[in-house]
Amino acid sequence: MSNIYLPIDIQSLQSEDVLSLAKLLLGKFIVSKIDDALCVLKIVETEAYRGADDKASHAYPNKMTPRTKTMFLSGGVSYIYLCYGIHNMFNVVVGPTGIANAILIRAAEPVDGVLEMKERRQSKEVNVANGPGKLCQALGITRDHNNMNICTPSSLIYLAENKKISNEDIEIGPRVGIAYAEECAMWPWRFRIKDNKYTSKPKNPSY
DNA sequence: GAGTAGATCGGCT
DNA sequence: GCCGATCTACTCG
Repeated sequence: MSNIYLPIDIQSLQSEDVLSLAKLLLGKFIVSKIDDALCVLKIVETEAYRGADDKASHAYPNKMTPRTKTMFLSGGVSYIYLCYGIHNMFNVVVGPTGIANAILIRAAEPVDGVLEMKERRQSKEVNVANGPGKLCQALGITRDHNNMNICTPSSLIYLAENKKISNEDIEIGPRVGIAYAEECAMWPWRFRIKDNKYTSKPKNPSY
């Protein structure tokens, strides 16, 4: 397997500043080698979740359960869970041990392995990952890939370096699909690359 | 087009 | 037993 995708530094994911990290992950690559097929996506949309004071987080308020315990691990592992009984969601756990912060990867742009991803999605559409559920399906990610180190090329899934997206190319808005979280639902914790057509459809009218 | 229901199941109240 | 960090298909117009 080619080595052109260099893993990101796991140390860079140890900060407690989940908002800065959500912006940092924009533009980075997700490399998947599931089923021996190399598939690469460029992250174009993220959302931050903070376990301590964010009602939209599964770990709020710092509640550890069998499901959420991976969010309390040291940054650099995957947190994957099932939503609506159908869709897998891919999160990057960040922060030091004991801080339940995570970043949801909401959308990504196809870079390599497009044929494989279209086949997994059973779709002719090239835009195979403009939404968190579709992204996991395109890459073949399931809950089996929960709690994996995603900063090493030996993993089936890892994050790879790419040039940083500058602040003026980042659009900020409220998060999606969390109306139940009351006032937290308004927090501008959603980050997208400006003018990128591979971001997810904004359901939020105020955005 | 826009709006809505149905799918489907694990995790927690 | 209820409901979700979603997506698709189907309706109506």
